[in-house]
Amino acid sequence: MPELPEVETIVRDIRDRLVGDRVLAVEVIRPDILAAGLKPAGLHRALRARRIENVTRRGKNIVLEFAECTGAQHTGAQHADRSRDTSADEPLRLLINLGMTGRLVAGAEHPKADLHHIAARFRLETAAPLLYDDTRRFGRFELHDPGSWKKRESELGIEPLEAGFTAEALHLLTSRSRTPIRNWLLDQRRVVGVGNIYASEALFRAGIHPERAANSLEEPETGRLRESIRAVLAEAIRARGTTLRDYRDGQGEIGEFAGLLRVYGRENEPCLRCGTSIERGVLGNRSHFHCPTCQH
DNA sequence: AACGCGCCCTGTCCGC
DNA sequence: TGCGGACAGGGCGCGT
Repeated sequence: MPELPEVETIVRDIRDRLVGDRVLAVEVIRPDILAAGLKPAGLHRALRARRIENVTRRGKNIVLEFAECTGAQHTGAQHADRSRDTSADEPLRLLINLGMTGRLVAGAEHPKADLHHIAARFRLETAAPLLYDDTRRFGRFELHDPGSWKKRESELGIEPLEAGFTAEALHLLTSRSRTPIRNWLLDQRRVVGVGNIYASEALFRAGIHPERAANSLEEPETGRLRESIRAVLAEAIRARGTTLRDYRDGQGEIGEFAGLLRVYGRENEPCLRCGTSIERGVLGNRSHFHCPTCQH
């Protein structure tokens, strides 16, 4: 569910209250949110006493950046582990992917969200705990040292709101694939951040049919698609994201973009541009929405 | 190699 | 009121 605008909203919400604070403890209540090989005790040991240097976003992922540990933080029993813990004096990153129903809520002394499925809790030195809630547990935590982060990051595609996402770059990328453009947009290895909602919305704005082969798009079309993606993502960020059901921002509040969606979820309702009934289709086992008159 | 599909999991809604 | 089926914003791993 959370696509780029939702993740960006959460990151902006929680950054100021987390940066500079220090982790006292990480409690993982539902270990199945941890990436393969990562265990609750290992995550706790790796992050305990670390200072949060920054909170950023890469695609649909939240990235908590931790400073390297200073020697003074490792005492007693921990000292015996240090020869095996090669990451102790390296910066670490915790990548959090929210899946469909993940929520990351900071300052939750008075949580406005109903957090009935808390999967992890970060106890902090100064701020109130950072809570991770995830009903379906499709979310994932990955712990990265600089080496594994470099590899992981390099496998993600272009950020659509950054300068490198030009019309030329998009046309070059789409020309190499014959998959339907809607499926193409969901693949995070090419362009990041666009999910099921904003794929339908961007294609409607660009006047492009979701089932068109990616490599059939002419340059004027990829140019329009590039503009449409950027516009819809920026507008959705301004509205603090789309809450259909589960999404909440970093304070546990809903986003307001649902009322501004033009095609997603509007099957059989009139196209806002021409009045034709919006159609629902299925690609890759997932719904998409389009206007049969406006999109070709 | 690229692509389509099933699956991970829980909750909600709809028709009968 | 109960029950089965469809569906939900994501992404991985599999087979072809």
